[in-house]
Amino acid sequence: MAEKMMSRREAAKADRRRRIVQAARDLIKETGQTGLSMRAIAARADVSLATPYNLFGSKRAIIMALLDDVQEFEERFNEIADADPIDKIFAALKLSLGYHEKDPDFYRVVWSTLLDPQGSAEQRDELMPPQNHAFWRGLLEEFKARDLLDERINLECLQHELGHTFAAVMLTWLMGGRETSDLMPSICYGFALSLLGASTEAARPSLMVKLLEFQNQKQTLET
Amino acid sequence: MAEKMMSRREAAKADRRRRIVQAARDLIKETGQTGLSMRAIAARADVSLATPYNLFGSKRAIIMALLDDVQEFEERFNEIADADPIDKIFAALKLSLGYHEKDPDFYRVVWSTLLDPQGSAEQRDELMPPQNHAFWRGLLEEFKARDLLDERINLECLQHELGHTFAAVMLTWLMGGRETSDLMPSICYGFALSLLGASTEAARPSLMVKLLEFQNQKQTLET
DNA sequence: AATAAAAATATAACGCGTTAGACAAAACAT
DNA sequence: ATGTTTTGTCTAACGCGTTATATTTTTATT
Repeated sequence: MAEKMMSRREAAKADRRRRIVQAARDLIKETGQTGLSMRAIAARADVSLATPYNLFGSKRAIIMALLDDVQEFEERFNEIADADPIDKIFAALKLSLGYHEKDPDFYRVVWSTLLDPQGSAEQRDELMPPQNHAFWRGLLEEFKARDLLDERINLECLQHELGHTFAAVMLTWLMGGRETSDLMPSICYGFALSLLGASTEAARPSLMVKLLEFQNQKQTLET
Repeated sequence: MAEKMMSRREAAKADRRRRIVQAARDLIKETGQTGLSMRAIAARADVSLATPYNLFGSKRAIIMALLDDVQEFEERFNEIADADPIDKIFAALKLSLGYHEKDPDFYRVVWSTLLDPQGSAEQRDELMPPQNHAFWRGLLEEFKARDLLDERINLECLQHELGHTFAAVMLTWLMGGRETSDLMPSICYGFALSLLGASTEAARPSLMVKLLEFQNQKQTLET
């Protein structure tokens, strides 16, 4: 590792950083949102309450740091590599939301800090819809390249709109309005509807099939 | 008023309630979000810190109570009364967002408590997209009655999706990602796009015109 | 090796939303 | 009118995220 090149000071600092992040992750696993106080994190990491603030700046920043380890998303996705750009988009959603179903406690914490109205928007945009701007931009550009997108539609506006759907469904989930298993159909429904509005005749039938499929899933789940 | 029928106890209680709500409103006007602490509200209303909790239960509830006075929305809307259901929807949005542009501080406070991930979803749904479920449901049903909506689309799902757009744009606004003047085009764009996806051939041209119009507004504002 | 400078840590505190428990005042019963 | 019960308010405190200040530890200098 590169730690050999660090001074004793920096090495110790890096170790503390790691212990703090790990403490946060452990606490989430054990107690979920409720037990995750700065005092608990500091105690668990064997540092003083002030140390996390020196090393990260805020609780929010610690939770953002948790995400950096989990970013194997794109690699996984490239293994799937569907041909049809429409299928590709929904496959990406399914993959991303699969993580949420597997570890809902973790993502509850992440999204509730990310979507806190007091926070700032920039951090959120980097990680949304799910992983990052550039990745989803690529998917949409492929969509456009195959003439599936109405040429008058601005790509960036469309991408914003998809991000809105993603964020809003997450928010409803956090507020207890939706089960974890509802995330996938709800988000996919919104994506299908927006894409349907933005697409050419060519893409419409296939998208409408998807839309109705997800609409059914939503309705059967809500009863 | 009906206060004559109250016992002395209840009259005093009602008066305290009024003073607390008024104190909250004044503080927002003077200091915005920052000065609106429970201690400040209590001091201003000349009650103890515990009293607002007895009468309302939480800070959130006080802010919800603020909204009840401002619900002249539907009356105003009925004065407009457009013929075309599509125009009607966007007229309603414009009216609602006009309130926000006129008093952004107030609505910042309201929406940031309403959209707090820690809160519960029910309260929010009652007041969203803007005023209430039933009102928007009516607009959409009219949309459907004129055969502008694809018959396979479920009305409730569509309404949810429109609510998502509304909430997400508000959230971005709260987080500083958008100016107050961007609210209208951003939300209208999302509504147009979703409606476009859900509409029949008949409604599509007119919606597409609206969509492109709002898309232009968004782009000129963002630069 | 001793000391000055720099950097990171720990203690104690602030203001916040919220709540438990002591206290007072109105309503009712006799 | 007096005592009892019910109802509501107030003081004091809790735990939270965060920060100013004091203290210790590591680095650099002589």
